[in-house]
Amino acid sequence: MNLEKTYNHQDVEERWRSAHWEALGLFHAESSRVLDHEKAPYTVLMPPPNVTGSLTLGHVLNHTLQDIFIRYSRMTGREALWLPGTDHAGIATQTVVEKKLKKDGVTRHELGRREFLEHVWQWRDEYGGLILRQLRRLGISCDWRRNLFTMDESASQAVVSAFVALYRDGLIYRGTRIINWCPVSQTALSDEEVIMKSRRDKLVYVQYSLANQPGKYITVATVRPETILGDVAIAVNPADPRYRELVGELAVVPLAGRHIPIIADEYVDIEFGTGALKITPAHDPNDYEVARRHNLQPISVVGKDGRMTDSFGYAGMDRFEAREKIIRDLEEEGSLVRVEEYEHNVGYSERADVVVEPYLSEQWFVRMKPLAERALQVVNDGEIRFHPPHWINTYRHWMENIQDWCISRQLWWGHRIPAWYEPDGKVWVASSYEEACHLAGTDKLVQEDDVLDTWFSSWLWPLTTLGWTGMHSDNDDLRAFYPTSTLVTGPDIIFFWVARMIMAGLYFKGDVPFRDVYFTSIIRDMKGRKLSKSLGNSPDPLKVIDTYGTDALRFTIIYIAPLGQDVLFGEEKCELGRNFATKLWNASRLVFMLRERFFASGDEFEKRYRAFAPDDQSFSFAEERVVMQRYHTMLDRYHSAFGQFRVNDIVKNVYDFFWGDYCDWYLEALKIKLSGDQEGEPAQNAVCLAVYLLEGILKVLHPVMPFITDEIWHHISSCSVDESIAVSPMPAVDEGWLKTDTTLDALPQQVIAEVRSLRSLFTVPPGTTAPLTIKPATERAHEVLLANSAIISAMTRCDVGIAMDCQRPRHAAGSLVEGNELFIQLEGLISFEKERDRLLKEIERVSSYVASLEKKLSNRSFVDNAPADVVDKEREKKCEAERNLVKFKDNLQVLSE
RNA sequence: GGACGAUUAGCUCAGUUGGUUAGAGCGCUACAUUGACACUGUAGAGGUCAGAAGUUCGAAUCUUCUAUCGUCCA
Repeated sequence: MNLEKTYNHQDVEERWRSAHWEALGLFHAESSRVLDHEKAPYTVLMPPPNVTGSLTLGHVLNHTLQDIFIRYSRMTGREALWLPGTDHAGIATQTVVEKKLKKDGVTRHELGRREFLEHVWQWRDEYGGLILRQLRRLGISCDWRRNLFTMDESASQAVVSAFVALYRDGLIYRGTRIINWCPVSQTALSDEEVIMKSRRDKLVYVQYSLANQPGKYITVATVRPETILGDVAIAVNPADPRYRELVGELAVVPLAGRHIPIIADEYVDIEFGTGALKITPAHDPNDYEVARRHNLQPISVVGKDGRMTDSFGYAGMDRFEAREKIIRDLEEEGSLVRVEEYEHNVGYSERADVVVEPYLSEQWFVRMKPLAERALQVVNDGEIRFHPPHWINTYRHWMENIQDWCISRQLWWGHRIPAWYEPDGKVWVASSYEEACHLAGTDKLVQEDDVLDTWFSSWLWPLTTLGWTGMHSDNDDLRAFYPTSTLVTGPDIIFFWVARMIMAGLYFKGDVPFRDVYFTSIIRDMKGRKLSKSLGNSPDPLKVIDTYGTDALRFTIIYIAPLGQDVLFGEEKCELGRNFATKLWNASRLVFMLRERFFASGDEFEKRYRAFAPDDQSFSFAEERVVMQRYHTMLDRYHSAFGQFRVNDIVKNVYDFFWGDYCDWYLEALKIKLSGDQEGEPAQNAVCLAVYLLEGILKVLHPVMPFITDEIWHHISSCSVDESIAVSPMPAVDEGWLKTDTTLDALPQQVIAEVRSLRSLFTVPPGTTAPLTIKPATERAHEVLLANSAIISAMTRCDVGIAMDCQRPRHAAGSLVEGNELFIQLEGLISFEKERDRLLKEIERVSSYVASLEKKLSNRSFVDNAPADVVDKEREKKCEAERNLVKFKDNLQVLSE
């Protein structure tokens, strides 16, 4: 049975879609096969996409990579487990639902916490599955039975248990700190959720008069004049001679009139601005530290919503409006010295994209230093490997300068912090209200309003996906599949997620969470810009899939995404993958056609194919040995590319072999070999080899192109739709073939290429059959060329004559291949002048090559210093070039006679 | 300002421990259309490997500096 005439990706992908594979349970992993049958496990954790998300090209790349690793492992005999799930995305989800409610004219505060959360869950049930449905279209092979949501009961238990354990260990504390506040989402953020962006602002120079020295001033420079109202001091560097006298004096805050001390602190940069720094501890983390050292009380002048809260008449104004107004007022008051344009970096909220406000408030923190030590060590020691390794630097730098992690969020959607307060404010951390009451000895407790940072559940992901619910949980899945094997993720969340998972794995489980981390490329558009919704430059992957096919998209994105480099993606690049899929389809059709021709029935073929093993006995032409050798070379590179995480090498290597060797040479030669009246066992063996190689190609391609390979594979033998190439064994390398020298077998190829080149050079019409004379260089070359003369003849459209002792014909174009001489006789077609010019040029080229080699070889220090085999190689090159030179000169001689 | 990465054919990129007469895909040029495939085949043009200096018998590859671009951190 053969394939349809044309390849239709929609039909094929519909036939083998995820639902079909899932129903077969092919992607289910069982701990028993690891624990009881000692099958090696291979686990991949899916970075949980946001429930609010929809499919992007980043997902396509990331999930295709994971699928490739998983499918490869499954086919190389491991118990492959891919754990899927989604993330509750606290701020994003809450914002989405609030917006939806706003349309209905309701705010969350009107609804109250409980009812609002019901709405969120409802929204989740309705829309939260979109991203997973879209991911399924990629044909990914995860174990969907284990799908987990970070807000699921088991994951929530784990979060509480982890929080309580850390608290009791002294690693979680509550404290008043300057944190990053998002005035739009109205919540605290961690340092990692703040994006630094360059911004043009005004650097305002303001003079403060000295309280006890009328007419004297001290001038400071600030980009945030609205915070002047909250100033508690002016600081100068103790080493700055300009201000030494002034330390200890009092300055008058403009507009506010308050008297504040001038203090000396090392923190102040002498070079910046005027060298005098205003200290506003409520609105700057560094100022806060300075104030603490000098025992100064912060004064807050900006509120949670980004509006002023001062008592000098600006209250209620937006902080940016107040800034402009204050500059005008300062000018009026005569305190404004000058204003400069100033470009600097300002923190923006990752989600809401507004300038974050450093805000003094009471929050919950994780003490990171103790956790960071071991987490850094396991990466330094290579217990966890990064690919590409240069990300270690980034990781190390962060770990060595780590700050405590602000984990409380003033949101409703998320895991509520398991802390309860007594009326007097005394706090109790416990796994439940009952436990807290028991500890407190009272039931008059109120739970903390804040929820935890979403990443506080994500950092437990390697544990929770395997059923971990708390400190003492233990089960077969954890025993079989933890630590996981390979994590595929973007370098942008190395701090958010990767680093914290390592900490959590070590702290809660006593072992690393994974062995290898593969950092994906960043996808950009063809102009090198990041893909973004606002730029409108991010193609919809589902549209690309409809146009080109999932296999084509997967193939293309892997082909163009090298390890550790950004990728420029344009939809039209998918032509590469589509063309490749079509070629695979057509080549398979040819092979199946040949099979139909030489086997009476499918049964007859299968009987022979099952017993078929490629060996010297079964080969009938040189190209078969060449293709076998290259096939195993391809397999060797293929397997080692997996070992080294050189993913695009995997695909390039198979592409080159399939198109360049299998199709262009081997199948072309096979067609000729099997044309005419070939029949019987040799022909059947030849067909079997073609199928054998095709099956190998399908298998190595399967991890990348799951749909088309399963479709074609089902045409190889009569298997049911319940079987799949996905669980067939991957072909292994035969070392013997790697060592086999097939130079002689490849001689016909080289001759054909050279003859074609000559024909083209002399513009011999394609329809014309030309007489070709070959004078072999050796007896063995003679044998090979003679045995394959029919193939040479057909592929060059020449009448071939081969003889050791043949005459150098006149009126011929001559050339050389590995010392074998070729002559195309074409009286009238080949211009004498043209051939003479060509030969002269060739002679000149080879002469100068010989000269350069001669120079190299006559250099004593080269011969003395270079390794012997390199010198030998150069000598050999020179000898061959010289031999060639002689033959070209002979040709010229004959031509001139 | 610091760390890391990039700079090779018109475009996008390979080039694994220094031993090349520097490769591929796309694009371009010419030719080919009756049995797998024009989403194709065959042949071809196209590069002083960003610049400078150095190490070496030998540098796209190693070192230093410079320039341009990018990412992360201040």
